[in-house]
Amino acid sequence: MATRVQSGKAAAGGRRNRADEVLRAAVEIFHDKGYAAASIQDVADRVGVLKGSLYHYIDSKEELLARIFEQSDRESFALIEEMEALDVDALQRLREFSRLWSLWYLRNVERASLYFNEWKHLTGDRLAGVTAQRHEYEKRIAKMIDDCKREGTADKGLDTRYACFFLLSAINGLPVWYRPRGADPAEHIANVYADMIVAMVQHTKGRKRPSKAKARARKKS
Amino acid sequence: MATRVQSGKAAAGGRRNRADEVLRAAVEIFHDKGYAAASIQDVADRVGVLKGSLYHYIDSKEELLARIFEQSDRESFALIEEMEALDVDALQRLREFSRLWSLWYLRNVERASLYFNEWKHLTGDRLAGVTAQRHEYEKRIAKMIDDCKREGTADKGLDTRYACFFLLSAINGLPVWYRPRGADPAEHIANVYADMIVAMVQHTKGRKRPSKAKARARKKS
Amino acid sequence: MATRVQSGKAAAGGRRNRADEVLRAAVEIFHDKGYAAASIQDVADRVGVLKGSLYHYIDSKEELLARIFEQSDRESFALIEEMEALDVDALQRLREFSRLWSLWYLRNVERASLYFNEWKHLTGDRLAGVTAQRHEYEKRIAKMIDDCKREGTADKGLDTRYACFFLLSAINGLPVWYRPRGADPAEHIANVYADMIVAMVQHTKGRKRPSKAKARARKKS
Amino acid sequence: MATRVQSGKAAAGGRRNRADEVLRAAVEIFHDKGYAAASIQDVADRVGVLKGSLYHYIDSKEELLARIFEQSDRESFALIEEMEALDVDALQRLREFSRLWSLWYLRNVERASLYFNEWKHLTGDRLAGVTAQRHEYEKRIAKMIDDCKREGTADKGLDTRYACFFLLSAINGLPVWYRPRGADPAEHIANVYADMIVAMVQHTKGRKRPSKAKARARKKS
DNA sequence: CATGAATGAGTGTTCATTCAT
DNA sequence: TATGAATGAACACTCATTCAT
Repeated sequence: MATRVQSGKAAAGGRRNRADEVLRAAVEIFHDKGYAAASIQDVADRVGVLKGSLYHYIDSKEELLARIFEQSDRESFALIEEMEALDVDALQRLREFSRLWSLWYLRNVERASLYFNEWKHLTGDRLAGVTAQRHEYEKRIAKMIDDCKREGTADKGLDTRYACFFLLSAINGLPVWYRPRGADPAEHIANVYADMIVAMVQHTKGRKRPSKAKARARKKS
Repeated sequence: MATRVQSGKAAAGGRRNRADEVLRAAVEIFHDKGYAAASIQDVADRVGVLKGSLYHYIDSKEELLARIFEQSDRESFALIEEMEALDVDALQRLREFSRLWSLWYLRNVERASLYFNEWKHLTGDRLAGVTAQRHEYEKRIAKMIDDCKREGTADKGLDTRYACFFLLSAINGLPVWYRPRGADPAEHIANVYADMIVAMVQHTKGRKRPSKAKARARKKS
Repeated sequence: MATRVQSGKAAAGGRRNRADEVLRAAVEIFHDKGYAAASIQDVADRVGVLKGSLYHYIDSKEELLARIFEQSDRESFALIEEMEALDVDALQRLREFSRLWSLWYLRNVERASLYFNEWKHLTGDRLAGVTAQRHEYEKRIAKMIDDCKREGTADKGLDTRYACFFLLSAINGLPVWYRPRGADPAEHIANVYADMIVAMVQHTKGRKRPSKAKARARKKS
Repeated sequence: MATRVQSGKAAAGGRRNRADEVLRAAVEIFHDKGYAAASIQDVADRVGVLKGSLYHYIDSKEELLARIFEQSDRESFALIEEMEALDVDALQRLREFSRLWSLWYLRNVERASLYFNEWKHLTGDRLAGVTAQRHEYEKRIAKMIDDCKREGTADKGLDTRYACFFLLSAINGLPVWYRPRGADPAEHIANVYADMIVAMVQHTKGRKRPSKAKARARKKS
């Protein structure tokens, strides 16, 4: 705002991109109050315009949420693909993924938190899209774990599905307690989280699933 | 829970306790739509009364949420105390806690989910209370991990705080994918989760925290 | 309004039916300003409640409009069926229909006006329903004219469709100028309108439709 | 559309007059959605400019409507004056007027429809002007009917005012059902409508107005 | 001429809560 | 206890209009 003078650098610094500002404001507000409890007014207040004016940049509150998600989608899929291109063994790959995924959470606390907590407020095609993305994502991670089993760095009996949800949830919890302004350096935490995940995958012994008959018997008692 | 017997035919299903019905309905509705997006009307509809009538049983929507939390608080503290009374080594205790805590989540999917996702919608004293409870809870779990370190079943260098958040989050994610009507027997899952947590605690090697100086240096580069 | 005294008749007179009041207010407001330009606030003001309170009686503005239409539908179909049951010759029937239909317009100026001017603001099923009703209505009137032709009281060459629209439109115009408080007695006007319609049907000679070839030729010149 | 090349011949179709385009677009939009429900945005979209740009051509939405009306006013008064200059008997004149007035409606469905349905959305002087025009118009038509009565081609007892409104309304209804793309040739319809109007004027017998006393008596019963 | 960002008042609608009956 | 009418503030969203660029 200060240096609108040299119009050479205008685009890069001086003239703020309002559309981006709106997005950023929405991320903060939605994270702080929750999507449902947050109002468009809140977002407008943070940006510093009247709420009616927001509608130059968005189509609806839901579309605003969706737009935040798209950005996250792009980034998370870029990460997964980067991992898959890595020329290392499966456990290494899982480690690196866990580290970078944690790091993404730590660097984008609010956006990450939204991504996993507010998707239910989407509707129709948007909901379908996000759900599909999520399933695809889980499948790709499951594959990494299966590869570990194949390569012998994880027990054959390890339940891939449970392990997958387990590690995703663990990382998913980061935004609950982590504060960027706190004493914990993000890179360190990411490393520790990767350590914990690798330890879990490497050392969890398989456990036979109970037969359905047994399960039913137990339920009755 | 045991002795609702006398009081007429109440227990046998005759006269339903309306206040409990309200609570149960609220749990379901709040879980399905999220507290903020759910309306008192929704709850009333499920109970089968007019929304005005609900106010014979509750003081306000927030108080209704708080009451759900109190119940969860009682149950989760009962569990922790039960664990602390267990006469086994620390790792065993942690294992048992992980198993039962997972089980509680699986048996109370909705309530558990609420407990960890909707607390921000409380205000004032109620918010303070819930926050205090949570911190106390984390402290007690941290103690279990520290005991493992002391007893040699966990690496001295393991970061207790991170491990604590890690396991809590992992369990916390259960309601996201678990469906009571599905094929996964709760007890089995609880066991597997306990296995994964124990593996993580037992086999994660410590990692030195970077000194602040180093951290700052890295940030700049 | 006068006799709220004897509370015995409360239901019948004293205690006004608010739902009906809302409907009546809406008819007036929608007629005065047009449906699109009228606001729910206007209706609420006339009823004397806050606009939010209106939603105890209506589901939406559009549903309110639809409800007004249903009433008109019922009344107009009752009329047509009454006519069809009449044991007189076709011209007499048409006369009586024209008279009573005009009278209905004169006695329900606002509602009648709405019925024929604001239907485009309905959507979906409601629009389809109203459109279907209208077509059915036109068919029944067309039948009366065809009967006149068959009985020899109208020229065989008279274009039924045009005559039908002609008479409907003529009556439809009544609300434009007629004021209940004015000097014109409704019954008299209704009689005159019936006279004019009968004269038109009885004395309009047929006129051959131009062949398509001719029509095209004329267009080019 | 073809020859936008020689911009010298602007009038001949070369350089489109943007102001006219705006007017035409407004006619369509206002007719399709109704003035109140139509937005300036809709008009701008059809013209292909941003809505802000429209204000180079119009002063306000209402002024845009008024301008559409002025054009109609000019055309309809030209017609009436042409009729009055006709050297034929009164019934012939009325016939010719009915035919050409119908034809104008059929050739300008949208504009005609607007002219008679949306005038209430004007305010102040503009409303007064349009109302005055309408009254003047009705007076001139009433004169034609009175002339018929004087010349003996209409019954002396025919109520001029009612007949006048009757025929205007009948014609006014044309845009409701007529579709330019349909099978009905406009000239034919105009002729039939003229026939029907003439039949009505020529053959409607007078009917005595009830005395006020009688009217009041009837009302009470 | 044209743009597009911004305004500010207004729209229909929802909702937690109250209260006389 | 239960009802249902009523409140009043809030909400997401729209729109005619303005104006610096």
